[in-house]
Amino acid sequence: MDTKTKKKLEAGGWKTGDARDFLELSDAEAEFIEMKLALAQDLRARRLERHLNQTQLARIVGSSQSRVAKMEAADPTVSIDLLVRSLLKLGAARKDLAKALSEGPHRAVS
Amino acid sequence: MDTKTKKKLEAGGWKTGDARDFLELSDAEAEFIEMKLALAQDLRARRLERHLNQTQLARIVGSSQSRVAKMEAADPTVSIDLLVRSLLKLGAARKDLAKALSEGPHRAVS
DNA sequence: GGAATATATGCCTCTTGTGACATATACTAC
DNA sequence: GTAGTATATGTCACAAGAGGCATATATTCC
Repeated sequence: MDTKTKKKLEAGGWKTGDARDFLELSDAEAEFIEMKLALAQDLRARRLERHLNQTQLARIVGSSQSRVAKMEAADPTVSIDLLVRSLLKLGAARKDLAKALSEGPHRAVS
Repeated sequence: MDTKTKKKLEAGGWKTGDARDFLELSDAEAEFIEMKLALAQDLRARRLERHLNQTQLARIVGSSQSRVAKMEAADPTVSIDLLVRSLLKLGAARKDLAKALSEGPHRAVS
């Protein structure tokens, strides 16, 4: 299993100790993780666009630097709700989020 | 305030006792509620398409009838995470959700 | 090398969301 | 009316997420 895939799985809270775990990752679960990754990427992109560091963004969205870091890493402990609420506070509109979602995380190699 | 708007606000956990509360509903909060409503509508639509009742859907998504009812009502106690996970288990793809989101809840009058 | 800054990780407490159950209401058909 | 079915609402115990803090790991300057 390549590093990228492993990272993605772990972002969803999955351990990649053996093949069984991998095979039990249903389509729904995989899609869910990809959605989180897409939103996470979008959040980071918007933050960098504004030349903000994570601490500054934390103030804007009413959270802490560590949460922001976890959001951008699509950590298993952050919800889509938090990602969406943060993005909205950064000025994103519903359709912006829809776009980010449908485009999904950009894959370098497929 | 018309009944429709009131319903929407309450779906987001807002009480409409006076004008202050209404004015404090930021754009971000309004968008968030609308996203939930859009997903809720989509969930109901997909359930009806399959001629399922809420109890049957509950089994599919691994929850209870009451939760399904609350999901479809965009109740303040249901998260976007739950709505999204349920929709994915119903076979929706990321792009389907994106479409539902960008179209938003259909408004009769604007 | 060290200092300064930015980001990542681990943990803890408090809050929120979840599933489940009971119960209430709505709607049909008889 | 009653019975049956579907949906809605209220509550609760438990699980999951959140914010915050400390600390670790970059990264960039001197």
